[in-house]
Amino acid sequence: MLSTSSTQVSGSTSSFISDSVGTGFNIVGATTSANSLIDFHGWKTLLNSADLETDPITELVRVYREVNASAKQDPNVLETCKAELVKLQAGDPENLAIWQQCIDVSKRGLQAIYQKLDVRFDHWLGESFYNDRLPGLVDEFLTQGIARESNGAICIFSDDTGPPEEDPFKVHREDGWTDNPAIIRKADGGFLYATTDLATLEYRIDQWKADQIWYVVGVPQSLHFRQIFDAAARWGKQGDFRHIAFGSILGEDRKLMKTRSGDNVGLTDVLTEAVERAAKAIAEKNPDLQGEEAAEIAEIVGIGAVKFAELSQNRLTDYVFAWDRMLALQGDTAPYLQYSSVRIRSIFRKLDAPFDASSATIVLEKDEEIHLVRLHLRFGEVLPVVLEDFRPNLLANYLLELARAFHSFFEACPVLKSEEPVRSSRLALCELTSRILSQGLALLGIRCPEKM
RNA sequence: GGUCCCGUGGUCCAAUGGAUAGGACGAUGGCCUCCGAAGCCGUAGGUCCAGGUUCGAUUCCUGGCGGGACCA
Repeated sequence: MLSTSSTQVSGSTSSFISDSVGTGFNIVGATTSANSLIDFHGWKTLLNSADLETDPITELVRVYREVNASAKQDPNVLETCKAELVKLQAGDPENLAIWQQCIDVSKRGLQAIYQKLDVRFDHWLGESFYNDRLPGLVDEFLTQGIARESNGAICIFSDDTGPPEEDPFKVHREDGWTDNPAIIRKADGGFLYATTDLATLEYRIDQWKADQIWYVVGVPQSLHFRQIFDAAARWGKQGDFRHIAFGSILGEDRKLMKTRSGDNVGLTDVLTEAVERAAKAIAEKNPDLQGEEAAEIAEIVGIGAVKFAELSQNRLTDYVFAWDRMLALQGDTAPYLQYSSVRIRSIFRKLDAPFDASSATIVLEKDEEIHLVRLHLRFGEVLPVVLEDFRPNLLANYLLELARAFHSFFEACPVLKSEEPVRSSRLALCELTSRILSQGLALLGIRCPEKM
């Protein structure tokens, strides 16, 4: 699901977990950082080139925050920032060069993280890809009468075709419904996310012939997307556009973790820590595993744990970030599922002849066996529901139930020591469980080790 | 001010309108001469409040109260 839900990084599109963990490791975040960097006088002295080499994202975020803080204190800095941004969007060569450098640096950092997460993209088009299109797009909206000028800015207003309560371009004030336009060009000539997102949408429809476009972006952007989809429809762009929103990761104070300020936790740190903890657990529980094999398993287990923690919960629920919750290796976790699968594979390693599950006669005697088989049958029911509503947590919950049923079965029902035909029947149940577990985990982007 | 999201044991989360509201963490009592104890089997503990729709509501509707977000 990870790989199909987001095929492009651009506009406001990001992948699961991204914004919220707060490294700003999508192209949008990266460009935003770049803008601020350009805007700040002497930005080069702020950047530590050694850190930029080893941990580019962290270093860019650090400077980004510093610039933000000073812009907040000094209105002159803020004004300079805005002016420099306009220059950039107008194609100023010096700003373009600086900005390109920032993009290269952050892209390297992003690719490292995505590689670690085993997330791949067919296309990687940054916000800037659409820059040339923005002026023409605004003109088109003006001539088609979808947008008009207001106080120097070019805005999309409501077309008054629906009830105001459902109109994203209306807002209710004390004296009644009033306008809530989407600005596509500011009075100073600058373009906004709305402009870029409309250009992106157009590109996807015209160039890629997209009939479905899904945006996996946080809940706070929901109004923005309602406006974009509405504007696109008026613009004559047809398609199934969806905002697949996700909840926010909160800090200890229950406030949103923001890239711009505050002590947030970087995803890189989370992943590193997860792999370390997994490695430690392997060293304790299975010292036979050594060297490269142990390292690879630690990677599969640790990263699996983080992904599962994120995907096993309702997409829309906000939650407070906690290390122990993200990195747990016991309880309702990916390692629990992986462990079930590992126990099954361990059984099959003990067989001296290949086993053909399809020719086995199924004999169900004990309650644990019946319960397990009932859960096998539910796999086919769960998947369509998961896809229908984009709710990976339902699959995660199902897999946990299955694994629990398997462990109970495994404790209560000896497999290898049973007489035929029960032995073959139980082997078949093991085989089936293993296949569902690894397939289910694969759908969540999580791998299954042979041993752990 | 308006709009959107959320409110479930001590904590964190589940539950296409359907059976006795599931699970994890934590607490607590057991289980490794027996296919891997990252596991299994027990115990205690829960739907914010008030109405409504329904044979049936954690779920849908209305109004409160509480938390968060967005637009202004």
